[in-house]
Amino acid sequence: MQLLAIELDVNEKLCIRNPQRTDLGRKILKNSILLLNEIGFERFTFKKLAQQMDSTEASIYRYFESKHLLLLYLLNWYWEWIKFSIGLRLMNISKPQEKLRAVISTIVDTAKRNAKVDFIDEDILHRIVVVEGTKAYHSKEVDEQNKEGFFLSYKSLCQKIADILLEINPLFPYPRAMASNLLEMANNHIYFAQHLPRLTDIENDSNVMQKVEDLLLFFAFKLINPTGEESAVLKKDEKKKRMLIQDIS
Amino acid sequence: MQLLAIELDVNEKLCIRNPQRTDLGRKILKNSILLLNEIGFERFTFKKLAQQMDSTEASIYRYFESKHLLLLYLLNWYWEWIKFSIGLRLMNISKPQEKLRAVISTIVDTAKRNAKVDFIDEDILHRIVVVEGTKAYHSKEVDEQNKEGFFLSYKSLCQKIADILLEINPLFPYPRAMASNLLEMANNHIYFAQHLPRLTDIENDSNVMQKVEDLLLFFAFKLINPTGEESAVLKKDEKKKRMLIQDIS
DNA sequence: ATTGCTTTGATAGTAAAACTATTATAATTA
DNA sequence: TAATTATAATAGTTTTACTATCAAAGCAAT
Repeated sequence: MQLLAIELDVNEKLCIRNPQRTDLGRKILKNSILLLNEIGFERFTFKKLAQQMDSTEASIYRYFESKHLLLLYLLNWYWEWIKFSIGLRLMNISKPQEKLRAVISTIVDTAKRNAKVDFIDEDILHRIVVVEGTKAYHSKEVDEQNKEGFFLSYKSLCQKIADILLEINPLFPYPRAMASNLLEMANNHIYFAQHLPRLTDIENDSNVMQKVEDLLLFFAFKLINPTGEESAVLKKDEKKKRMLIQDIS
Repeated sequence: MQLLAIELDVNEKLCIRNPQRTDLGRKILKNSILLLNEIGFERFTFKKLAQQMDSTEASIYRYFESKHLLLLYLLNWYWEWIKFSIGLRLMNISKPQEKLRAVISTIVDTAKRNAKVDFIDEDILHRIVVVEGTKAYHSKEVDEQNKEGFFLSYKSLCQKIADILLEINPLFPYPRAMASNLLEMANNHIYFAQHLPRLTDIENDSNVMQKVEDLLLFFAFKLINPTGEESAVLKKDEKKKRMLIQDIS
């Protein structure tokens, strides 16, 4: 497990000045994660945050325009960090099926990720993503914010997963939908197991993460597997390719 | 298309007095749907609602404790209404596969449902469910509210779908997870198509609803289909059953 | 050492949101 | 007709979500 001093590339428009670069900024990030986890986004205010970290409301406003943008900043940091973690884990893997396994394991379970940043508690941030994640884009400002690039990290994470799905089955008709669905399901079923167990089959025991992983693996591999028709086309392609290679050589 | 005068059974604890039974109550429901759709949950206030419907803040507070509970009331009304619509459509269907088709078509597309209530615009309410639906249970109050039964309608809708999945394949290991996922996916991909198209494969053209329906059908039937192992067990069961019937007759 | 610049802290203030309370009046019901 | 209940009108409180101002601290260049 490596301890990182790196700075993740989060959209600059999300903040007034880069919080990763100053003491106060890092303090804001660290404490906002703790407080958000403790009281939830709705009850969270900059005043309470200032009290907890022994600073002032006005100082926090010098870093973030609003608590919504602060949440978006944290989510973007998280998505960038997941992309980074996935990148690390995929380096030694060539088989697309194994890549998919690694991705699923990474998006479900923080504990299995291999990098740590000192001023961010990734486990707690993960809990915030599970509870508050969808609030990022379910708002009237979504189109405007999307134009500003506030969801680029999430979309590129999604694209990364979709590409792996297409590696496994180039004819799969819904790669992006499945990728976003895997990401959403991971969060939803962790949450459901803990709060609304009748909406899932995952039991809320010690092994929730492993069970959600199993669920996603089951869904993913059952879906990505080519149908009879698709696999016929794939075999035909394979044949063509082999003939082409023969022609060349 | 029938016009209903029925009153749907929504948890009484969600409101201070039943809004379906008075003129003002129905006016609140009708106008809150219009205003929520127009400005979104975050910007929505009882003051604005009162202005729009030519009443007062205090009057609205006599029906609902807060805008959160009003939203929850509307969502519960919607879930109850979907259950009712599904019930109607399933009456003439006996084949479980056909039931699943009917369910998917009902949860995706309001236009295909067969009942209308005069003081509720179901199409607009559906849009609200798509945008604000997940906010119902992503809050710090979820456990408390769950104890009060505020999610019973959603859970029983989910259970209804899970039962059909088990009719198709009694050995399917994740009936509830798949049911809730179908419900969530329906909303998500309508939303993504409109606002975050890179998170889905559905194009935002005239036929979004039909395409989301196709997506769900693809996912559902590909997943529910027994694997080799499961189908062997099922065939064995079938054999036993036939022998049993023979024994009895 | 002094000047200037930036960051933070301390304080104050505003507008809107999220309620609560009171009283008068209109509509129902007994 | 009296009693009850629902609604409207008004006013007030507390909290949230900011903005503005100014002083102090720190540091960098002259």
